Amino acid sequence: MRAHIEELVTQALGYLKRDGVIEDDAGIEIQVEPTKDRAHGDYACNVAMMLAKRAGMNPRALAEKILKRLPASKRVRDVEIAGPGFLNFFASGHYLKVVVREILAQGEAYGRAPANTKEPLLIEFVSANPTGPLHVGHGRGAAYGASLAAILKAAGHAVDREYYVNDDGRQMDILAVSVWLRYLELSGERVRFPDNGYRGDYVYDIAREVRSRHGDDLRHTGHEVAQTLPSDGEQGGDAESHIDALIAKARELLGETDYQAVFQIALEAMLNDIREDLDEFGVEFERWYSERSLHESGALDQSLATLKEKGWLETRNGAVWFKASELGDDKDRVVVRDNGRSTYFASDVAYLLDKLARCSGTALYIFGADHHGYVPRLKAAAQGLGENPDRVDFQLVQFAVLYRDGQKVQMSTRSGEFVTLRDLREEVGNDAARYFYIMRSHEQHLDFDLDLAKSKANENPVFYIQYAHARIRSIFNKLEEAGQRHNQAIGEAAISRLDAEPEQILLRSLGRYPEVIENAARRRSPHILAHYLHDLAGQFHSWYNHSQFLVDDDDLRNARLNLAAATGQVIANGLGLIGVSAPESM
RNA sequence: GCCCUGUUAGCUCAGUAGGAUAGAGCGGCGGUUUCCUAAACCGUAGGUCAGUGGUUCGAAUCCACUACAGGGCACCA
Repeated sequence: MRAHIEELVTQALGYLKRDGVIEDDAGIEIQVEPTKDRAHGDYACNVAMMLAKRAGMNPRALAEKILKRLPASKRVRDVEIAGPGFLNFFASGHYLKVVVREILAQGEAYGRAPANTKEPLLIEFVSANPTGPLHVGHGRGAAYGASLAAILKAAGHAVDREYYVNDDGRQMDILAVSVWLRYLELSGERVRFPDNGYRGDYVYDIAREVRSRHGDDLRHTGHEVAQTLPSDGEQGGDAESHIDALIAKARELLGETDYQAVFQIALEAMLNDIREDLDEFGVEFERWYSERSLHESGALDQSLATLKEKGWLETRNGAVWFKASELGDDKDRVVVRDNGRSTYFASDVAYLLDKLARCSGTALYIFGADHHGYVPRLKAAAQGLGENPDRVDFQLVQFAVLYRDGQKVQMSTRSGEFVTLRDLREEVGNDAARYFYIMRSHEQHLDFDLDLAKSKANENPVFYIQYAHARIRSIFNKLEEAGQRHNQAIGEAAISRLDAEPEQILLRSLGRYPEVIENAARRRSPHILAHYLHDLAGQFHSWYNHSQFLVDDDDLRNARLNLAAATGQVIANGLGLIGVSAPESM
């Protein structure tokens, strides 16, 4: 509808330009937006005010001229000039009738733009290090990314979802060592656990797995392990060098093959755990992309070679630097350390290059807010690689803080005292978790109220929306119980009977759904959809209390049932995109 | 110190590329049920859009500065 009105206005402006009333409308985009107040019609356009100055006439006079040139449309009942020069468009009954018919005919497809008609996107999200279970912070990124990907797809983008697996870094070595130490402990050795090791119970679980596969084969005495180790942080030394020495010691005592065996068991255990967790949360990926594979395939060397060839690399103090500061970053970044090992950033560059090669559109990164420092350096990397930095987009998801009984739930990753995503899902359920995570703008800090999420009353927005859907299904169940059938054709013919205020409001909202999807996609903001659904549910509840559905009048009953069915369909479609179920009954 | 986010009703937040009288929900107060789910609805009170200046027909929205809050500034991942 919005696009249709834009078309009408464009045509009118074309005529005016031909007539010489307007000389030039370059740089002016025609803006048509849904009105806030129904007295202003259904859609409003402010183009007359934007062009008034250039046309040298007052906005209302110009609006008058545009109005006269507007082509007639079956979907528009009336156009008025109002306020300082708005053109207010009133949708026709014909249009509203078409909306309900379209929804019922298209079903699940309603609101979806034709597939693959927009820019392809490669969206990467979560990408948590596989060194422990996902926590509630990862949950927000997961819910946001999954919902956004679904919305983008519905808006017509081809979307590929990826999880980047950091299976090559030092953190993974620390996990491997933590597992091995727990393994020794379970084998009866007395070993000291390092300050910076991973302390969670899951480490014991993995250690047990190692024991069941390798028995005592990987056993060394606690004395052997402790020998020649520098002191740990709590012993007055440096925690970092302590754990690095411990990693070196593990490699030495176990030998590379056995060390890799432990490493691999730990990695697989964590990946399986994360995969299962996300799968249960309704979060899926096309690809789990291994950082290691970038090393093994030579992609990393290749991307560094590209940077070098373009003159962006420089050797200083034995390390290789990427001259990011010349490309808008704060400072230069090391890609190869003086010890010969490449940095995490080097892998990022290789991954970025690979993404841009595989996707003809934009690489969309979803980062936690704490990673915002990556934005300029990755933009610089894109440019350094000779790619267009506009093909890299970043969305930063702010933190989520849990509240229980009005109190902030304290968490500390270091001590292993944090609420896992799994805990949260078990406590409030997947539906509430998915909705709550995305109901606020991702750019906004999120206060996640656990008590509210569990509430079964209208104060809980998820519940409120789901209840609207269940109520609609319930009407149809009652109809069936009464031995009656819903006749869509009769309802369609009698659609003009839906002239009550709440019905008109609902019709108008249903017609806006495709625009909401488009808007949410363009602004990368699933919360727009969440708010829309909440509004729609409210409009339905209001109507429900306002009038009867199962009335004797065949025409009126079927017309109302059409509208109820259409509302249920849109709620189900919208909830589907944000990963929330649309229950038949509650 | 530099950089990124944010600041809107008592609380949690919307507010689309700058538009008409700044909106919801919760909480407060007052109502609604012989009737399809009252797990709902209706009404009502509540605002210096953090502050100051600027841009223009028009600013919560754009720009500058200030204040406050969270985060980031590694040859860590």
